[in-house]
Amino acid sequence: MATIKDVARLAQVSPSTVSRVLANSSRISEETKRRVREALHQLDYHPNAFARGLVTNTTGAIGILIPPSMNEFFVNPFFAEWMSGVSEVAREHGFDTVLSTSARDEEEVVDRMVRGRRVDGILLLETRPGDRVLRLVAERQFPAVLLGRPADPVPISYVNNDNVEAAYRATQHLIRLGHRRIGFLGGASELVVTIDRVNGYRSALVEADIAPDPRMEVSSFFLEQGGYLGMMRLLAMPERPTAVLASDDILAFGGMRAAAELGFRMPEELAIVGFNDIRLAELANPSLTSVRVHMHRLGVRAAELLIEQIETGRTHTKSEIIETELIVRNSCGANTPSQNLV
Amino acid sequence: MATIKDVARLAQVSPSTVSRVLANSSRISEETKRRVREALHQLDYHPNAFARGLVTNTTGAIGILIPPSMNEFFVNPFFAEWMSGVSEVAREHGFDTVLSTSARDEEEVVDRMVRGRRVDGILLLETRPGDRVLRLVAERQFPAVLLGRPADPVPISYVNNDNVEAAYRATQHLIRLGHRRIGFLGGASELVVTIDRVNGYRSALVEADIAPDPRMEVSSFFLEQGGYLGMMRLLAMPERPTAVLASDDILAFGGMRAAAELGFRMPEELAIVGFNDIRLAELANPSLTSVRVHMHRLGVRAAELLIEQIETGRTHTKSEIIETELIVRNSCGANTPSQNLV
DNA sequence: TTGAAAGCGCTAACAT
DNA sequence: ATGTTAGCGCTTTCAA
Repeated sequence: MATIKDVARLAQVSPSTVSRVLANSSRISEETKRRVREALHQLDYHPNAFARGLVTNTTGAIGILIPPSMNEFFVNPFFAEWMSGVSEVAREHGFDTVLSTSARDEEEVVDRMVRGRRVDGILLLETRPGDRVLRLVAERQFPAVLLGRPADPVPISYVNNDNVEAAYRATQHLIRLGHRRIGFLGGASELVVTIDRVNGYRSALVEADIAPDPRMEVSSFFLEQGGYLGMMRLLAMPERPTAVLASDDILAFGGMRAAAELGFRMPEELAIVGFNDIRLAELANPSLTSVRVHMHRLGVRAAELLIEQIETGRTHTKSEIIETELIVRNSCGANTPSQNLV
Repeated sequence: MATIKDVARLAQVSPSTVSRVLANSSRISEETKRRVREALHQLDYHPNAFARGLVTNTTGAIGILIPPSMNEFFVNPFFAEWMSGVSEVAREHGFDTVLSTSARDEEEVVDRMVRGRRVDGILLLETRPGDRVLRLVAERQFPAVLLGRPADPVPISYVNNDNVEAAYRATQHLIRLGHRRIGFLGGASELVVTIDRVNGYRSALVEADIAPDPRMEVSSFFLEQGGYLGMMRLLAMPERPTAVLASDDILAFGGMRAAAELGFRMPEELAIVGFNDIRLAELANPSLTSVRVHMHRLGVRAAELLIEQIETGRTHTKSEIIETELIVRNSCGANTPSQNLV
């Protein structure tokens, strides 16, 4: 494998000249550049990323810390859409994307990536109150952007939805359709995103003089199967809900499968609203009313903020809220005026 | 940031001793190890990946070359399931996963990753006849595994499905249900996976004395929208198909949306069989009959083969076929004996 | 069992 | 405009 020395020898210049040509320095004559480039090409030279990184202390890569609950993430289309936004921006700026999965010890992984200089910055995917990884990253002043918002006052950049507001509006939508017994089908209850959404849900209830009922709030794992089980539990209640707000479309799908198996007609006997508006929401039966959170945009902005931090070396944090919108389809009953609610 | 020298100084040993402790060399006394480890911990030392890599020429990362048609991939659940298999194995073996997206010049990206020593090996996602990237990787003798099979006789390891056989069986299934006019809804026609599946489809037709009709084979882009458009085209034919084999579930979903919009009843007026059996196939309406290809397993095996290549330094190639199975649900009509076909 | 020293391939002062 | 030199942080002979 050709090194910079080989190229220098062939082009009859010094290694530093080659290095300058590589960086397209303006202080090198065109003639020399030509000769060096020819040698570069002839030897099929490719710079060694290690050697370069050792000197420059940059990697040209951004890391994504996949949480231990990773499989849920990977397989959830919402993650894929987010990733595709991240990846798009990374590519435009010439960055690679390094996925790092933490078996358990997330802090160890962060150190490995950050301090081990494997990436120039890091994207964090989920957080919960007391999150130690967040604190660690902030302490280290490592370039980082969180998807979501920090639960505690940690100085970190983030990109988030207005989750409280979004859940509030979605719940209100169901209330306006006449529902009084509304269930909440959420993912892991300690996650900030779940906390925010459940809070929005509750405040809409309270506003309508409906007392939030803890039994109406089930939290499960972020998978289709989780939605299935959660819905079974909700429907098993003596006074079962007539409508359910799911914190994720995949949960909603699982819930719909459960309801369909039990013979509930949707939306007439059970209205459902999901979250995230994945592409398949439109294809469900009935088509799923869902809160569009613009995952792709979240990915794009997160990556942009991160790369900006990396390239400018800025250390102060910056955050951004992406607005959401309720996409009304058939599963909520708004398009079924003939509904027959109690 | 503490270096190995700082640790050495604190522990009152030489840098090489520290290095040996890091590698857990057996020739270091327990007492020294203890002292060094203490210093390591006290300084919160983390090895610099560049410096180490420069010496060892290894990265502890595997690369995935995302094709230019990347967005299709990312957002397709089948890719996510595959990735989750890859990622699982990578984590177990302590490897990171580097995603590299090629704007256009895939060969350049391969060189950057492989020769630039950013990854220890590479996973290739799709291929077509005359694929130059494949040839390049094989020439370089770089550790690599292809998802699919090489179209040309290139010495490369791969993990594939029995696509010809699978499409043959799926088509035969439709023929046995009484269909004679069967359409094929595929992705990019130049991809090997499409070629294999269309061949299996044709041979089942031929076997049943049905002449393959090129107009019955539409190829489109690998997205829901592609399926939608392709199906519109098939249904617009004077003698439209009564059944369609789609080369991907997402295409099938798009096709089903088109058919539903036009008022076709499925499976009675139009039977559909998909490919890949993504999790949502079960949730479609009607639930989608699909060829299960075990994407997760493909990912696991691809990663295992690659890491084996990397760790053993073996250079000879190895390939593996993952069996498929037809999962019969409602969209093909096999569960609707009351169907009324011509 | 440990240390000294060389060198991986590159960049970046500093010199010229 | 180009060359010389030092050094990034680590591993690995070679010596002791």
